[in-house]
Amino acid sequence: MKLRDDKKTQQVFDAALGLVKEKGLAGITMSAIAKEAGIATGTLYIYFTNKEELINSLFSECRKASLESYFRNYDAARPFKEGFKTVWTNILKFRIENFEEVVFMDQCYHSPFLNECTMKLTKQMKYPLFKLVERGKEENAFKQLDTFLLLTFMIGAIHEGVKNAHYSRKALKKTDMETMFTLCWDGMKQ
Amino acid sequence: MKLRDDKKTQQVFDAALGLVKEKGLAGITMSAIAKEAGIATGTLYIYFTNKEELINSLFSECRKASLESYFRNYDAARPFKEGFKTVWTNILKFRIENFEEVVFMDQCYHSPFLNECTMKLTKQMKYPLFKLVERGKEENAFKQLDTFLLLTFMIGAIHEGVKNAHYSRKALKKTDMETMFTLCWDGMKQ
DNA sequence: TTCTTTAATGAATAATTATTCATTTAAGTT
DNA sequence: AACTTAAATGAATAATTATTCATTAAAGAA
Repeated sequence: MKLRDDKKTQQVFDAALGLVKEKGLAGITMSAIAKEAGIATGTLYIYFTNKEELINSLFSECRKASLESYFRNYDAARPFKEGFKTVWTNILKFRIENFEEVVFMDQCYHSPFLNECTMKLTKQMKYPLFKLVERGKEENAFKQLDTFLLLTFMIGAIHEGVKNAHYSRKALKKTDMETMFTLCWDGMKQ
Repeated sequence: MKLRDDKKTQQVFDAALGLVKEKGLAGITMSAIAKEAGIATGTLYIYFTNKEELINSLFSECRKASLESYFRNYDAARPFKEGFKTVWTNILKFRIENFEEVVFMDQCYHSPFLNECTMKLTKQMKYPLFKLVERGKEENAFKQLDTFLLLTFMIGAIHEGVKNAHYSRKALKKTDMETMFTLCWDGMKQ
């Protein structure tokens, strides 16, 4: 009995991400994905029941990777500013290094592909970040403002910064990151 | 001789924007647009040579409307902070009131539809904003940092704020806007 | 080695979507 | 009113894309 090739799923994901980055969601087809992944079109249907499921699976995978990266090296026992900067930097770096995923996820939000379940799970994603900002308020590091507004502010600056860095085709230097962090921190700080 | 109906172009644009907001770029078809606009599919091809041109026209229209809104009521003779707040508020309000356009434009950036010309023109869009931020630096209102980083920071916070307000389904209150402006200003100020 | 099972293939089919075109309709001109 | 011209229509066609399926290939079990 022949066994399924575990590497194939990842090949398909990589192929799909590459295509989305180039042409957007509206530009990817099952045959293009198969070709890019180096497999036959029919093989896609062994690993995914259809295009919708392929996209939802990939989205979930991206969301998971994204989420997992955020709190890497975060130590709640350390001072708040240090921890906040760690998370802030994790988010920025993840988005720079995984720009394809970011583009894909952005495009999916307004697509006919994502199902209810995928959508719902995604909303829960921000909860740990929410708690982090709350901690900042509790410790009087941050202004006593609506947590969602603060969180949105922080996230927005990162998202746009990454997009801009990407399209201007110059890598963000370490000093740029410091600058961006300072802007964010100064905005939020008490 | 029958004359072209000038209202039709706008009807088509409205229809397309509505559909994009619901289903994304990947979800709109020429027949769906026609149906939504209340005209026959063939009629679309009288006003636009094909789907690509339709989308590029709509994109240009949206970009123009967006750009025109930014400096409404801006008076360079008034103090910087006042002028900056005017522009900041204009951008925020435009994006709230024209959320469909915003979604459409976002989706277009990574689509196979936008042509070179449309892309290029779009990049020039931010120039007046760039100059505004430069003025802030010259008057020592803003930190002496890279103008692009400052601009990106400002824009990012607005973009994300609007998205969030929309998806959380609660209208931004006047106080929320004040809060958001303060966060932005405090981040950028000297 | 032979058998069995499932992965893999890619051409064929089904479904969807863009585009065309013969025909009709409406508006302006003579 | 009769004529002319271009808009409008929507069914038909072309093009593209998703999905299936008969067939082959590969890997483990007997």
